[in-house]
Amino acid sequence: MSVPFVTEVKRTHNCGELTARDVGKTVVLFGWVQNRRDHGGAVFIDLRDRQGLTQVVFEPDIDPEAHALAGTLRLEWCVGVQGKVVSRGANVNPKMKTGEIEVRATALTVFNRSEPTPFPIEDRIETAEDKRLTHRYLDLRRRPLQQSLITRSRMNAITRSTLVEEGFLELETPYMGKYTPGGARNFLVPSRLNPGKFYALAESPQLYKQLFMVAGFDRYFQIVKCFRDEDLRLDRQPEFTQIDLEMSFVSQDDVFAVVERLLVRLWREILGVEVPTPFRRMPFDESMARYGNDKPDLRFGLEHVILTDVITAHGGEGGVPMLLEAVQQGGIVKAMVIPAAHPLSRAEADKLEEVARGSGARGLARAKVGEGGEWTQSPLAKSISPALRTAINEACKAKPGDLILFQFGKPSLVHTVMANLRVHVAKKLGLIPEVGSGGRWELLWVVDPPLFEYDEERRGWVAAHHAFTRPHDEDVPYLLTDPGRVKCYRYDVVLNGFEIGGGSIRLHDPRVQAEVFAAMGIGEEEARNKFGFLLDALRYGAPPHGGIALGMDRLAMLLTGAESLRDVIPFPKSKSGIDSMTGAPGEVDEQQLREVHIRPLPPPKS
RNA sequence: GGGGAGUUAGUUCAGCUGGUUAGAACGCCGGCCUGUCACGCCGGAGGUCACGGGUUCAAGUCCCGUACUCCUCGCCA
Repeated sequence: MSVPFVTEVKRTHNCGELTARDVGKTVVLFGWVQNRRDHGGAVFIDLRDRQGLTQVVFEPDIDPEAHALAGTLRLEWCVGVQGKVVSRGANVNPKMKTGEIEVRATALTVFNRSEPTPFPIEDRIETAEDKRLTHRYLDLRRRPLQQSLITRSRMNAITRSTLVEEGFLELETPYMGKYTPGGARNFLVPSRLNPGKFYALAESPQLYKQLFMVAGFDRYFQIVKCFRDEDLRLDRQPEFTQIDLEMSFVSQDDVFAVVERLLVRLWREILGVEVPTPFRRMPFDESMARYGNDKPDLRFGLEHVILTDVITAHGGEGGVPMLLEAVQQGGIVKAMVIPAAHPLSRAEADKLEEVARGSGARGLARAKVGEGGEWTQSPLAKSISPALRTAINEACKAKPGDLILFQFGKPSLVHTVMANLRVHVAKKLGLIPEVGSGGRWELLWVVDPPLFEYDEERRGWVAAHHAFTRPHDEDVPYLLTDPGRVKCYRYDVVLNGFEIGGGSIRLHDPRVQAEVFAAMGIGEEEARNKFGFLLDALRYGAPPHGGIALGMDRLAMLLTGAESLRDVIPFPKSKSGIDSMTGAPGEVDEQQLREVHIRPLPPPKS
């Protein structure tokens, strides 16, 4: 007798919900065969759906037909089962949520067989990621990935309800727009209808959301895909998702308050963790000085010390020529102390030099502090004067047994190398885990960065972020006279060393805007050419406004404890931007290219 | 674009200073088994050693190149 599954006999329960309370019920479950244990007589099947696992038992004296069919089942077959919930009695499996019961099957149907899978569908597998990505639909059957995507779905729901409650409107913006220079490299889309012209895929909805403010929408948000044609990383994909928002008539503090309420709610509802507000705030300069970057991980110390002034003060006599030279050429000197309480072996300390070189350093000077403050294991030990040595020890608050690491030269390189060393050492010493939060959530705002940075190649000042960031009012007089000292209302929200969002208060005053362009050497014509529509818009009563974009993928990665962004994106690209499942990016035929007026250049090299 | 690591069965790996027929576990196939839940027992199949070239009497092993994957610096306002 065949049971008309699906058409008439519907699923009554999922595979994660049956307990002792349900004993006696007749149920219908649909799912996949996770495991089978065939005793010849009783056949046990673990049936899986996205909610969980339920043991189904087939016995010859209950239904011979179902039992016979059950003997043919294989892993990952998709099946339907009808049966009665019975207690497992003495055979309860405490490891399973549904372990108190099993379903004694009276009917079984095979919806679809499965070929042997290329890798096991289990929680913990060690299969190489590219093999998993090739069969992503199977990888996504695995519970950790299902859980991550389910969490992500909840994050979307919480974000929407929070922001709607805060009075935000969810408005959409185009993906295909006009190329605007600066910032990330854009993906280009050729226009069939307009020969020789291209759309650029939006690297963010930045300009559009400002136009929403000009239009008077007041509070806008969007959970939106963004596209950037840059090299990929563990925490970077060419297409990624932002929680993008913009507000009118707000100060920086108002933006912070909304974002903090959103993040607090995400942490509360996803993890049951209360994160304290308001978040810490740290000026950009302080973050660079103490941590070497603008996204410090505050779960541990190992702070940097800037020794540039100490070196200068001792320049005349007894200084170390190498250090003094670096300073005189405009470089800086930084140190970091590894406390005696966390000793590194000589070999481990040697390894640090490799780490430093890997970050671009030419080397890594170090000094082990002795009982009398003297230095050993150090190339500097011979040439340094006792006075300078003492001064450095004091500046670093170094005690006997501590190991001091030094880096000197070009500021950006020194910061980068020391920042990488700081994180590396923290992991090595077990101050933070290799992956994950360790249950600690250090959130902060990094504020007041410089508006411009000096571009050595172009020998000029360029916008450190984007050209529409509002400078601090008191710095406006220096826009043209001393651009380097102008700070701005730009902010990043940082969590455990990850930048999870960034934004700014925008420049809505066309007169100041003109000065900013002038400081960057951008003439009126060039500005009109590049940003004409936005400049126009700002002339029609643009409100003061500002906003932020949060990296949804990074948030999801941190909230789920995933090792990689790829684990919270259903269909990610590999390191080189390839989707090994679909084969994208792929070739297209000549006819298609002709239609969009494109002729490929021959590939470079031999 | 620079640097580093890697690629051996469906999967994870072993394979020494180059040497006969490249192994293990899991998975797969066949058989047995009525309380398993990492079920168990018996038997079996399964390999272009990533690809191309070179050195050698002889290459999974040594050398060069290519592809792909991962990590990292640059890059990502």
